Amino acid sequence: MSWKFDSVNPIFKQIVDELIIRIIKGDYKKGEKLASVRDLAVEAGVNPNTMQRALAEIELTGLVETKRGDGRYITEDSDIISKFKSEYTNKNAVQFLEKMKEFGFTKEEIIEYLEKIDI
Amino acid sequence: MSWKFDSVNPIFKQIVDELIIRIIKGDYKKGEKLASVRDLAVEAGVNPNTMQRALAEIELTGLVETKRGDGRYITEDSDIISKFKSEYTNKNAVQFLEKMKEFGFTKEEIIEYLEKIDI
Amino acid sequence: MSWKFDSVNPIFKQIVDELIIRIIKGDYKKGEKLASVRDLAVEAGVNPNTMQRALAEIELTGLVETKRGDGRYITEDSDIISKFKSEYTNKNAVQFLEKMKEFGFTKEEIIEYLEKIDI
Amino acid sequence: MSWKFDSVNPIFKQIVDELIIRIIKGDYKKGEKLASVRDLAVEAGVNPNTMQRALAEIELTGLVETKRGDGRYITEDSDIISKFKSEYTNKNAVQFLEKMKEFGFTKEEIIEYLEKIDI
DNA sequence: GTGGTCTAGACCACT
DNA sequence: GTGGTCTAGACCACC
Repeated sequence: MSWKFDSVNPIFKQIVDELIIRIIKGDYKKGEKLASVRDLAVEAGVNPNTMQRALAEIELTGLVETKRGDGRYITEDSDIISKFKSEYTNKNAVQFLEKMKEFGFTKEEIIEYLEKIDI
Repeated sequence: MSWKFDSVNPIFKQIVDELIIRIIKGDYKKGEKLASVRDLAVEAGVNPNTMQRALAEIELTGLVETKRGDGRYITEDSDIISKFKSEYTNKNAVQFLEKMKEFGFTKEEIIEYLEKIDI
Repeated sequence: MSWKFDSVNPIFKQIVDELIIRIIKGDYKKGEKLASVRDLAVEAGVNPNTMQRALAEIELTGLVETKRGDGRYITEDSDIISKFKSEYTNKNAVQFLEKMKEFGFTKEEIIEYLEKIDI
Repeated sequence: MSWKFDSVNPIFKQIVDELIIRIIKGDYKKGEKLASVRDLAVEAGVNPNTMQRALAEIELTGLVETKRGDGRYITEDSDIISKFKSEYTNKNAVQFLEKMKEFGFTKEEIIEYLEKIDI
């Protein structure tokens, strides 16, 4: 897996977002053990401290759990994952709709617009 | 008009975005004269330097023009405004679609999802 | 004001706790501006990064707010402070009672015991 | 008996505390033989090394004694147990009072407060 | 000037 | 070996 970072957002935050997406998408299975901080840092090409901070941050979401002196694991609780997924997608959709409405589009126009996009 | 700023994004950038939206929505008419930097700063409750930077930034878009010794005016060129509007909305839409696809949704599912949202 | 740290708990956590107590006790008034990260770090005899982390942590409580490029301020919202105070004291009291009950004391015995302590 | 560990304090320390409480409460009778390190480790769901360390630690208190080639026993000396109990409770009470005083409560207020708590 | 982030390298406690 | 903390020093964006 590859890591690319833009230069406007904090790296540690980009790592958090990327990890969340990977978990939600199922790239990381529930209960799976993560690589060590040092290894992940090497893989992502960042300082171990930066990776450490990202991992500490994602811990707050409940998606990842730490076992002291052992390692980090994706949560076994699939409820948390699915809840997180629906929250995340819903937030995206609502934000998008609100932004577009602010520009004067109706929902019908927005949907019509999306259908035209070739992606 | 009221100004509210979140604490994660740069204030000057939030001002730029807000101004762009107001112009696109037509709150500020084309050719209209803007208030002075100082007055705008007071209205928004920010440091004049910050407002100054926001205005300098938005000038680069062409939506606002400076007449030396006179003041700042919304552009008369409605092409720029409409072009900007379509660019902005298209960027939003594509970004939204890409994000959702990353989560495994098809375009049909996304549209169906949007139709359910009551907004 | 003096800072003393024990060697078992993380320094940044001790700083957070100390700051919370100072705010709750009223040593720092609401709306008051805090010294800069660097100055506080010197005062506490720790690395600026450590102080930075402590301040970032306490921000999550809502007791302190950051104004970008300006500085940090104790919240104006006295509700947050008083709510935090009652939560904190209640947590302490309940934890204490539960611990003592686990040892077989009744509430009457605990209170009697406290009255004897000369403090 | 069940074992639950929080993730902030060292597991071995949580085990020590739990064992002390069980002895003081009388769950483990004086002179009683403890299960083997391995069995205790299985029961608590921890690594044998961790249980080993916890037992070595609690040995220092005198509450548990090792008979070489035989096993570990709760001390026969009830003085040690009761002395430990009073030390432990006193420490708790004093720490609690000091914390609350730091928040501006008088001893009378603290006691009044405790009486209101329904536990 | 302010806060925020990142790297580098060290040390510690826990399993 | 693991995660967690701390120091040191640099650089950046923002006000």
